[in-house]
Amino acid sequence: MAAFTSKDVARIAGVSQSTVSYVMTGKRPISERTRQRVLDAMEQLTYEPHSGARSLAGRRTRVVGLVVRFGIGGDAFGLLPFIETIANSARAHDHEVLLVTADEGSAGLRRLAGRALCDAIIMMDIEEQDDRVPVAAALSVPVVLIGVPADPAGLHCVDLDFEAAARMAVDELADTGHDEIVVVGYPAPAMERGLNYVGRVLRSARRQAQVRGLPLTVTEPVDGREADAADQLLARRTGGRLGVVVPHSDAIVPLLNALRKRDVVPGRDISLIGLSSDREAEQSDPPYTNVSQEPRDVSRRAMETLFWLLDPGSGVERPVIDLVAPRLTRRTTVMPTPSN
Amino acid sequence: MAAFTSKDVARIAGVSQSTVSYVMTGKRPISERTRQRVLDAMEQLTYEPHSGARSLAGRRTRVVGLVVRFGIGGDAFGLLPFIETIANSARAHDHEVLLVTADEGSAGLRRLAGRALCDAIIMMDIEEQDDRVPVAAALSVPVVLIGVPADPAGLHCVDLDFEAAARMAVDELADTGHDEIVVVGYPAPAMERGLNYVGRVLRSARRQAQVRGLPLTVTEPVDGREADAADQLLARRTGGRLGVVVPHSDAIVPLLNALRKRDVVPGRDISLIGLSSDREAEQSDPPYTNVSQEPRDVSRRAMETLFWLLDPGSGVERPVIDLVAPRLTRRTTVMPTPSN
DNA sequence: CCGCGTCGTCGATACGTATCGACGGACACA
DNA sequence: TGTGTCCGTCGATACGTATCGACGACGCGG
Repeated sequence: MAAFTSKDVARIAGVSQSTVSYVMTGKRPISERTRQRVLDAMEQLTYEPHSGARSLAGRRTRVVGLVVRFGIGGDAFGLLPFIETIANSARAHDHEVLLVTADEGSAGLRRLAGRALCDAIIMMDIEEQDDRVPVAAALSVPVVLIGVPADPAGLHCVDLDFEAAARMAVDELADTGHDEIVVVGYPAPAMERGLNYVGRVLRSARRQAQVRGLPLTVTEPVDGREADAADQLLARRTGGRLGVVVPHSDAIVPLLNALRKRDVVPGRDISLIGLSSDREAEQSDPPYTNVSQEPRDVSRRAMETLFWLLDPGSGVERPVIDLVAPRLTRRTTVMPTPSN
Repeated sequence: MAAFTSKDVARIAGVSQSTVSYVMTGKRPISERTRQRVLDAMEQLTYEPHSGARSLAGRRTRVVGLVVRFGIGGDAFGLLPFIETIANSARAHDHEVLLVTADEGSAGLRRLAGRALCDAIIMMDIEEQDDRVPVAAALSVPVVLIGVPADPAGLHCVDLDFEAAARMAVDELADTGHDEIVVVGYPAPAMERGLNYVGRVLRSARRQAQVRGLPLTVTEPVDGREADAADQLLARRTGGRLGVVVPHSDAIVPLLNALRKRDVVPGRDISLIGLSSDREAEQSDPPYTNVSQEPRDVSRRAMETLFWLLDPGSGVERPVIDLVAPRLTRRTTVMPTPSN
């Protein structure tokens, strides 16, 4: 455990230190015999290269900076799959993940780049107008955004295609003969902070409802007062076929519970489509029809883009705005088209 | 943005590079006049020290390694407050947080130490018999465990006092005149993996029930089949006063819902005490009586211990096993003592 | 007026790796 | 057999900071 250096490896293998280095990087041809001797020596010493020295000499840290927001507002819950996927992907490329919380604002970004703490940054929870975006764009390291701000300033963005998701939900309700649509608003903090997808969902839903000739209203957010929300919905249901879209996944299950408590059966008396991961939709009681929002897809693509930026030679060019297509899965909570 | 070095700062301030270094570390006296000139120069260049060079020359990275488990099993949900607290604490000490997922096993630990990626490690989700613990104990960097394994191998541990928590829950039910106690089991993955607190809770509850002369049984885990679990509980309720302890916070709300669906009112027909954060207990419907499991307290103490290990001079000595005392908060779900 | 200790600063060096230029040998071709 | 090319390896240097030894200036006591 006494911390060996590449010089130690070199000595044991009977070669020079630079040869050891070239074995590791593969940047110059090395004979198979020598290569093997070096690898054996590394094994024997359980050698690990000193990351600081590496970053100093090689100008690359093999670290990815991850900027996330922990405070409530975004679905704090849905954060974990993102982080997990990012961590795994980084690992697969022999990179580490450095965590920076978003409440440091752009100071965190400057630290990451200025101190040469990482080679690239991935930033989540982007707001529609986000102070950090211009700062990020001016950094000396590549930055990938998860989310699409109003002005990406040339940065690569990856996100679910929220516009398409809203459109699909509206279409599904229109296709199944509903005559009114209600979209449940996002929680107040998300609205205020102008989280980028809030606007995108609401605008797109409104537009598509207009296209389909359906009246659409957006309610107050639920925010834990599911009972009121349910009552509001029911008051609205004046005999017609009412379809509800719940874009904020945390609100779906409470709302279903509140409806059940009022003996309103989703799929019979009212229709509900949620925006959530498929897993949540399946495991709910009842399982609800959803438009998928798969964090893993999004973050996987983001990491692909990030590593492509770090090594543009590899793989095909990546789109600057990369939207993951959502998928609608029908379960039990949408009323079937009347047969009349 | 062109990445300045301490030499640039030195030149502008009209001093030598070493003087700049001493201004930063404070390890030698510097006249106020010089100090100010150096600080001004830093400001002017927006200088940030190169972390790699720092780690190479100074043998300290100012990075804390955080080993967490993402896969299901532990309350994946409760993870965020831990991570957030740890990140904030690190930041307060001008340290970064490097994320390592636990499924790398002890290889991740060896990397952290071998590559000199961090100065200290904090490891979560400790199992009762955990392969990583002996490895961690042999590392050249200090390690703090969140959780208490069967054999800590000399490592510092911080955790909620699960034994006390279980005892408090049992005592509360005993004090309010219940005549039978049921503990809902942990989910199968947690049981199998031997998560350290599983055993501690169950053993302690059993012991205390014996002390109080109450029959206690542990049921199958809920695991998403809340309906069955609820039925099991009700079948058991043969006229007596039944108290239920739910140690796994994810199971509490589903169970409450299942009970409600069966028109069983917690606090009137049956009693329920959960192990969870106060926030979850308050916001539930109905708010349930709980024994607090505050992640923030635990991780804050863990970080205090960690920084103390990094600089033993500072602050008072820390206990090797540091258990955070739980607190019972009475809400609506425990039947009051019969007045007879 | 001299010797001594302290304060503040400088110069030089070490840290461990990546990379550049150089060099000797093998090989192909004429 | 001579010449040129490519392959495989070595030595030396740079990367940016921390730290150690030295050294001049200064104050103080004798």
